[in-house]
Amino acid sequence: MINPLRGMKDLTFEESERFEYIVNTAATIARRYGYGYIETPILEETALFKRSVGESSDIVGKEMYQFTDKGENDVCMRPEGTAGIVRAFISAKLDRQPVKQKFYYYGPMFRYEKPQKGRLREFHQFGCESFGEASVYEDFTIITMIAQIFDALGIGYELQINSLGCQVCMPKYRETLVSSLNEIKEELCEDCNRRIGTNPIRVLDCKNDKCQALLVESPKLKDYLCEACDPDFRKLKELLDQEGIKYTVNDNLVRGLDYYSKTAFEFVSSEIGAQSAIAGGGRYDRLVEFLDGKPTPAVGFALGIERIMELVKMPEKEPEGYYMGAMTPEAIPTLLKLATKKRLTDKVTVEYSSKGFKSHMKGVDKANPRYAVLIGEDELNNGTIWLKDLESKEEQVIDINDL
RNA sequence: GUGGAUGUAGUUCAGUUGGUAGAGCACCAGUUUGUGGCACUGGGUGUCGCGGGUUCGAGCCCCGUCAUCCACCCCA
Repeated sequence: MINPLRGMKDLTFEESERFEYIVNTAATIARRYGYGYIETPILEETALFKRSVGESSDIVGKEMYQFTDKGENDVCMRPEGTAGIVRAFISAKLDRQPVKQKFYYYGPMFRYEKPQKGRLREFHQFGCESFGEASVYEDFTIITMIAQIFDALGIGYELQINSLGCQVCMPKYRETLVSSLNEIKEELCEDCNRRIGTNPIRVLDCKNDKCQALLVESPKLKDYLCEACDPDFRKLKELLDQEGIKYTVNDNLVRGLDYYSKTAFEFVSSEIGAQSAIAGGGRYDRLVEFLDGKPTPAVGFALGIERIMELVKMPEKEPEGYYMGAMTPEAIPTLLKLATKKRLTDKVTVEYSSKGFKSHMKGVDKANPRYAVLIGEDELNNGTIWLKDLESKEEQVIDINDL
């Protein structure tokens, strides 16, 4: 027997329905905010992700499904969505028009990780990217939209926000932080020492209690924000307060991808285990130019569909359509003709084996239709059908052409 | 990549000291070819993850391997 590869899953029945429900709900709301659907390739040139996500990140460093294709191209399966969308935006030369563009997408992403709860090798994200809008109002709007999506899905969450600063203030802060960390280097854990070189801000997030105690006195990014970033971050908080969206400022919140700046946010659930981030995003004003486009401010987010699937409860299914069955084999062709006609407008389940009334009624219960249609010998001879409304329990024999 | 746990029916799980496979749910058939959900009767549907080893004998013990789950790490 051939099974799916490690960390990859088949979705069927209620799972695939939950998946569709989440995508449909999110897409409906995104369209209301002016987003249009974009579809980009799953396979991209490896250089795209090295330049966007950043070579220092684990994603690019060790988790990509990367290979050389038959044309000797260095390619990989996308590990995230934003890079491809930005590439498409630039490929279409949309960066040369002063028009704001908003795209939503969803689809599979691939990371060669060790699977655990909420972490698959093939997983699915829904995301939005807004190009050309530099105002923090857009950051606020995008956060509001995600909150609306989660409210619509009936999911509880905690919102964490932070400002990562921009190219003016971030490097200065990073420098200060690194030198401060180097002073206490010997006492910090092994992981932290590694992070000082790779992603020093991550050190602040260490779960080791001893490290946390040492870090209390470390410089905080919020004290280093510049005249542009600081007021924007204040504005964002004011707007969220005004909207009644609860949030906590997490000084240690860092995005895992290198391209983020200024506003960063994460929606977290406490109900799904260690992989608790259900949506994350932020501003990435520099990414378009990193990928050879004209400088274009942008902000976006992605939500993890599988993680959200653990949290949503589906609305109960209403009985729908028709069940059709025959109690005499001769009636089946008649039934098929009727089903084809009815299927122009309704869901129809047809039972191909002729059997007794009681057996059919058991089939009816399984199919969960609104109506049951049966044809027996009498009906066949008279050109009629037996029709029952399963809800009102009313039944009648009517002419076959009247259905 | 590191650590821990677990692999038995479609599913959830039981299986004693090593003695030839078991329950609930689900499923299938039937209970007069005309009134469903209930009930009753019958049916086990299995490569005990896989490969070795120990043993007269392995679901159980040993080794290896694969997979799953959980946590670290990372991240959506």
